[in-house]
Amino acid sequence: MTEDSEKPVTSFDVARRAGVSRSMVSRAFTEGANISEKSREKVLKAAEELGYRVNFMARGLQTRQSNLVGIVASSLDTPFRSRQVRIAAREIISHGYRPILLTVEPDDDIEQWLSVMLNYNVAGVIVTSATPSPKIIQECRRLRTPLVLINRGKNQDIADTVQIDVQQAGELAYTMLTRSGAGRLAVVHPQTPSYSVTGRAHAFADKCSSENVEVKEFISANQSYAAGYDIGGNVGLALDRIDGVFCATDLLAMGVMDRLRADWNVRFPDDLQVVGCDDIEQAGWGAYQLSTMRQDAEEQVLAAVRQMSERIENPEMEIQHFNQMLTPIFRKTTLSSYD
Amino acid sequence: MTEDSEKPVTSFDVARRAGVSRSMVSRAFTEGANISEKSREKVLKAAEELGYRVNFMARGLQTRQSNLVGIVASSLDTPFRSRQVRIAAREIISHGYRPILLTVEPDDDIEQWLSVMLNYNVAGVIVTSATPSPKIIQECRRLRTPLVLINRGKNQDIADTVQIDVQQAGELAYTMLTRSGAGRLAVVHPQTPSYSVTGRAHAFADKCSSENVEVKEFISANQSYAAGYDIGGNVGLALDRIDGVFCATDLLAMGVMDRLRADWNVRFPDDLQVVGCDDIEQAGWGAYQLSTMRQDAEEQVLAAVRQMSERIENPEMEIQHFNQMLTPIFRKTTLSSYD
DNA sequence: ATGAAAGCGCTAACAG
DNA sequence: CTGTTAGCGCTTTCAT
Repeated sequence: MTEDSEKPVTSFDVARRAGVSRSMVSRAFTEGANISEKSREKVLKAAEELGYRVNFMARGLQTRQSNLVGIVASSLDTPFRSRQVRIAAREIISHGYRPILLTVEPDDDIEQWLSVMLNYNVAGVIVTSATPSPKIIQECRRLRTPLVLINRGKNQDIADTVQIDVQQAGELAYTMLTRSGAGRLAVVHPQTPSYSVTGRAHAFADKCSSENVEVKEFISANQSYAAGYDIGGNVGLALDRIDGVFCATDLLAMGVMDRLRADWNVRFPDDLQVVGCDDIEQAGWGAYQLSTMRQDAEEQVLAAVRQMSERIENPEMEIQHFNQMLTPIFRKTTLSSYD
Repeated sequence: MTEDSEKPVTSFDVARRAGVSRSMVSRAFTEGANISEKSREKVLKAAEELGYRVNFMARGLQTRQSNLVGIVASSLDTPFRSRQVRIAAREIISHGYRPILLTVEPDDDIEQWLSVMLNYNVAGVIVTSATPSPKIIQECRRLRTPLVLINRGKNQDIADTVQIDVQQAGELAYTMLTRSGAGRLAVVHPQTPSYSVTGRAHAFADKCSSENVEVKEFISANQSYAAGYDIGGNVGLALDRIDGVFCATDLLAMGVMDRLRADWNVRFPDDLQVVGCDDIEQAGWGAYQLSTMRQDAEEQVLAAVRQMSERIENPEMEIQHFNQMLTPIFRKTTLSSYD
């Protein structure tokens, strides 16, 4: 703190000042190292005076590990995603790692970025956006870098994963709608195939088929509010033939609702019941009060970080898959809750 | 790619395989190094075959710099903040750095985290949440680590900053409201002092005073939707004495609106005009159509990253302050726009 | 254009 | 409990 030297201060400087060896300096800054309390204090004092701080690059080089953990996420400014990332960052830190963030834009080459992360000797990577190619997944395995995929499906049995149970999701949506009296159903979901989003929509449609209830399908451009607003126009045209709609994301649901209110003066749930999915914060806002299915971001991220830690401890561990259940949230866009 | 050895492959292995020295391997992976095209290709080929990748820790140790840039952000799951972070991450990457993310929770000790970042020899830090203490700011300067503060005010002339012009913001809100016919004004803002948020509210109140128009003040618990919903109860009680309200954040505004609609059946803008601030995505949603003032996250972040880069290039550069202007966005919660 | 040699700052055996 | 001795994997003069 006091010095204002040009050269950065190293453990050597501290050692000299404290009158000990460099090893002692290292030990003083290492949890549970073999060092007497007296020496440690002496070192810490000298370090403080010199304004010393451990160089993590050097430490990492020696120990062969940075304690960096990569987070790969796209659409970071989407409510659900940003919540995931916030929780993930906090959780990663509380496990003693530092999150290094890779935000992926639609046209980005994940391979390349993921590859860069590996250069940093990351302790692990958590991916919650596009699915990396098998090639890069292999590369992670080769380097023994734990990789966990969130909501990318568990079909590929080569990485640990955490995902919602799309089957259960689809059936739950069906149940929520039918038990509150809806019988002429519809579903809106994006075109782009995605394990969790289109997956639950399809599961819903399948459930309808297996129960012999017809279901109208509306395909949106993507899973955003704007896309919901757009497709809402089509839903409006079919208003006389449906009384309940499942939207694959809350954002989509809110877009649909606003469009329907604006152009058809629809009242919810009287004119139409709607169920969303995710339970983002906005779903609870007064203007929507959307009935939905909660995808617990906290549970999901905790599971992912836990899987990662476990694999760090034991790289040979068998591949794990965590299946997450959604829970129904009844608000004001469905007529009644069931017990 | 082919090997499956236990030991990580190093530049030494590649060198041997390519029949050159380790220096050549290094050069092959360095932009614009002095190496013949032929040698480079030979090395690259050997590297590919071995599955070699440069160890950034070792490189960083040698060159004394990681190309990591820290982002310190709180309330990451707030719409405006997550947008900032997404843009910042993209921008940092496009400048050739990697973003390392520190999410700060209300009770966290920023000092400590910031301090950890310094251990990584970060090339720079961008802070967009709580203001670091002068002590840590000093520490950054001592270590010659560029630090730029977003929306923390420029009072402290010891770090580069980017912030909105609170004065202009307050006056703009006043103008938007009065020019569309509101004359009995109110402002809602959080208690916690914050440069940008409470700053603009105060500037608004000051402007009112200087124009001799009375202004009712409502203090919310924080700047969230929920806090807006709460304080909306108080606004409702004063409905007969106000016709225009400025909410210090869009979130607050939307909370207030929903409460007012729910409990007092208020119609906007007929019964009350409202202006928010930030222009988050939700402000444009059909249920709100909030008139607001846009705080351009992109412009803000680009400026911050630019300042950082410039300071990396030239550490002795004079301290810079970028003052951002807000632009009015007229939607449906004000009666008219002015030309 | 290339190779040899000397570290970057730290930790981890190994002795004592 | 402490000091000595070797590197970790890379870049970088400095010769050639």
